[in-house]
Amino acid sequence: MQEKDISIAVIKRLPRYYRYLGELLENDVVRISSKELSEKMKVTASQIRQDLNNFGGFGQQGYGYNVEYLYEEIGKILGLDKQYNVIIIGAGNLGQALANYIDFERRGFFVKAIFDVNPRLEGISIRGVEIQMIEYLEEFVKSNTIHIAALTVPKLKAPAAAKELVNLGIKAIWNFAPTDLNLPPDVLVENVHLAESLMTLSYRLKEIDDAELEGTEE
Amino acid sequence: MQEKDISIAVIKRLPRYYRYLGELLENDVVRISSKELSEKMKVTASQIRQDLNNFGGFGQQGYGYNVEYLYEEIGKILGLDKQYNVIIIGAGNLGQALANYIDFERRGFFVKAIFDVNPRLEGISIRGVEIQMIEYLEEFVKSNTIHIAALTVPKLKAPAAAKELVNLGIKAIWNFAPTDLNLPPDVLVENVHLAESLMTLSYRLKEIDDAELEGTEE
DNA sequence: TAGATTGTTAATCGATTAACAATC
DNA sequence: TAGATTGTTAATCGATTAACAATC
Repeated sequence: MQEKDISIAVIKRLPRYYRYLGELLENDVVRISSKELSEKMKVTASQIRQDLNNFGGFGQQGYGYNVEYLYEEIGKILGLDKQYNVIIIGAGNLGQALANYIDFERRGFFVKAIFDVNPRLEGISIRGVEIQMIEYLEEFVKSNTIHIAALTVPKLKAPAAAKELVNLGIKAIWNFAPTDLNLPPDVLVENVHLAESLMTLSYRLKEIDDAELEGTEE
Repeated sequence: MQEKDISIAVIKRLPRYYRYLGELLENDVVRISSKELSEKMKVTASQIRQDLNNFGGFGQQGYGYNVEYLYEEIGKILGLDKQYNVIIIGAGNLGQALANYIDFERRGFFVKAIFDVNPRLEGISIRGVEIQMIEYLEEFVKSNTIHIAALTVPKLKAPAAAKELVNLGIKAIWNFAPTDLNLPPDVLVENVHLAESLMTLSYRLKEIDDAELEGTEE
């Protein structure tokens, strides 16, 4: 159905388009041109049109794009018209934060179970889902269809946990552990490396300080 | 001191180099060539050398790079030799998760205060830092040097909170709210958009499904 | 000295932007 | 029909990779 080899740069921009279109929709905006949208989003109109045309022509010459239609279409491209069953491995603050984030459900991501090794967390319920002991992971995954596992365990435990998940047949891991998981190529991994994100901020802070200190140098 | 206009792509790779070098250091590896490192990290040796040489020559012909030295130098480039005072706005699960993440401190990021609007959270202590009511934010920021504010409030409250932070003189915001903050150009914003990260995963999952269904098409 | 590997220039590749014909 | 704006091709720009002389 879809054309070939969409670049990662394009894919990463899609959720942002989706977000802006969602907001326009909420504000009852019916149509928008690539130019208007580009001004709001601070990107070029050319890039928007180029990006969208990777997936087909969603607009109309002389008119622009119908907001609702484009919103729905990008949703489909992102796979948001489907339902995903998610389990969370690691019920620390971060795991609990993910479980509590109700907006994921709105996008089709349903937290079906949360696992931890800490017996003191057993049975605690987060939005109706009880924290289970990790011993029950295998049974649970084998008797349920799980599409995505969010991995929020400590760094040192992450590689073994990931391997276990893969052994159980999980094909997509949302990894929050500050390490790279070395998994078979058919397993999707999406990393969220918070420490790395923070370091780009300190880099830029330092840059500003340096510039101020340098004064008149060119 | 530093040359000009390092691309964002390069900057984003630095923390990952830093992480790998840190692990090598822990394993008492003394030296490494760009080729060896490239194999571990699954990037090209050329890219590593090119990236590093944006900041100066850290290696030695015929030898490679001294792991400890390079680790320290990248740390300096990232500004990790400095200390940053951080406040967290929003003491929900995510805010608490950040406050609990002890590794940030190891990198020089110190959580000095946590604020929330919820009176039931007042006084709860996270790693020695008590959650304060948001009313005390102004006083606190005015009487302390704060380098970074982590913003973990709900989407709708984020823009106003960010504006307030900027008014108080904060120059760097680590934004976890699923929205773009429109702030003056001298304020640094680093976004962590978890929902967008998750959507790239559903995109790729969908892609695989499509490919399987298509079967013999080329 | 010979071998290894950097630092750096040149070549390639890919992504972004500009331009414009097609068309609503 | 005239005006607007897309879809798409062409031009530009920037990032990655390859190559190799410099040098440890």
